[in-house]
Amino acid sequence: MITLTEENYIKAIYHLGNNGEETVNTNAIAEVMQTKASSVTDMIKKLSEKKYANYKKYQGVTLTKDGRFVAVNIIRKHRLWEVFLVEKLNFSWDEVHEVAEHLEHIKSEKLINQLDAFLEFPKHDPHGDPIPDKEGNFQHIEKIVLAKAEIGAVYKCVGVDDTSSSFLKYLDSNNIGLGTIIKIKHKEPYDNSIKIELKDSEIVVSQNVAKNLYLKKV
Amino acid sequence: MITLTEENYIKAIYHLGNNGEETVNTNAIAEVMQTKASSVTDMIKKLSEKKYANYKKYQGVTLTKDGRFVAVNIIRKHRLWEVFLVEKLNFSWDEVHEVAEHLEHIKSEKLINQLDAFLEFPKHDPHGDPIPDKEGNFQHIEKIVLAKAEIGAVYKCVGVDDTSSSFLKYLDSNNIGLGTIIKIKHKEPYDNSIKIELKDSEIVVSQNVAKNLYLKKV
DNA sequence: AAATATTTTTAGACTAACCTAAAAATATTT
DNA sequence: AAATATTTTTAGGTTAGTCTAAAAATATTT
Repeated sequence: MITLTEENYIKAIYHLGNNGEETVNTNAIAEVMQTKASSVTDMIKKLSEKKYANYKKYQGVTLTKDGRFVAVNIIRKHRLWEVFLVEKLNFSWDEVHEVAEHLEHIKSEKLINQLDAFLEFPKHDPHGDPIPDKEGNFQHIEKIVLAKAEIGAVYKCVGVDDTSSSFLKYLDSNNIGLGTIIKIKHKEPYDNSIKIELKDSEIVVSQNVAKNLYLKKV
Repeated sequence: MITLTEENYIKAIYHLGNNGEETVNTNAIAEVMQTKASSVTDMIKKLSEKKYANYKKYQGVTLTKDGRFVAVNIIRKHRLWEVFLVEKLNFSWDEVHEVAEHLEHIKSEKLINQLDAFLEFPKHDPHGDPIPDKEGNFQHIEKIVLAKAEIGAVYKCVGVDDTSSSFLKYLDSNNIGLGTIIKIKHKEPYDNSIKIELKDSEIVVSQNVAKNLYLKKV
């Protein structure tokens, strides 16, 4: 059996290691887990014994295949619940994360697969992140940040980095959401603001915004 | 903060004490919690310190008002999730209990109230048990057990006592579910079996069945 | 390459929830 | 009411996950 705490460590290692690809160091885990490095060392040892992680003293940690599978499954559950909360229970996209952190640990194959079907097999969560399927596969869309978009090109909004309530509300008030099509009109070198064209308007967004909005070329 | 284990003990005390009304003894709790009496004593002391329970050594335990409120809230969550699982995710009524045991511990006011609204404020769970509202109030329907029904009278099935998978499957296979209308044809004194009339059939059910099916006069 | 700084690990201790075994209180039989 | 049985509590110990403080390894600066 895998405990709730173990699951959370595995998830943290997965995210910190760029989807389970890179080695993660102890202090980084301690920070996201809000705990002390010594506790992390203890847990890494346990995960290593249980074959979820590869660990060599002082050399950081990576996930095993089993560990990655656990991580991807938790992420699948987290993102499906987020879709449920937004689409069915009228949560706004900035309210879902905390509740989903708890729901993601409910262990029932049937529950999550039926939920997936009920939601009609969504491919992305409300923040634009991809949802792994039953087998743990998911397509990685190559998104770029608005700040690095090309002038003249047309893009679709596919996600955000900052999920703060204020940012998401700002986007809502400017009619920018997931799927919104925009065209890059002008980049102002002075303050790195960007003029973009929307369906029926043209707006200028600050550098801050440009750094936190993800796009995909269309 | 209240822990998951504390919540489960409170729920057990509530149910064992006939909805928080009667005194519950240590061994009974140990049995339903699948643990030892000494562990129960430890926990009761803790619940008592936290003002969820009234405890006097060797005299058993009752819930305080706070304790009852916690219990009713967990029951509200449990039953709402059961409705969700059956109505939206196509679980059958014998599959829901275990998953709901986990879902009932998710702590989010908004989640549960929105779920309630999404399900259109159901009054009963899939087994016919009443669902408390936000304030913890719920109406107690005066149900009787089939074994005590009057010959010739017409009833509606409103609940079950035994929620085992085998019993629920037996009912399904005989086309008996919540809301099914039945008429009492005959009571056999020899073995206490009962002949009942359904929509398009007449069947004889054993004493066992008669003791576990709840009815309401129509 | 030596000195210093940082990171990581070890050692020993804490809490929540559990256990076993024995003692104490209560209940039941004779 | 004395003897016996049952229930409940206490005492002391275990495990998972956490902590602090000190030691060890690694990395960085001079």
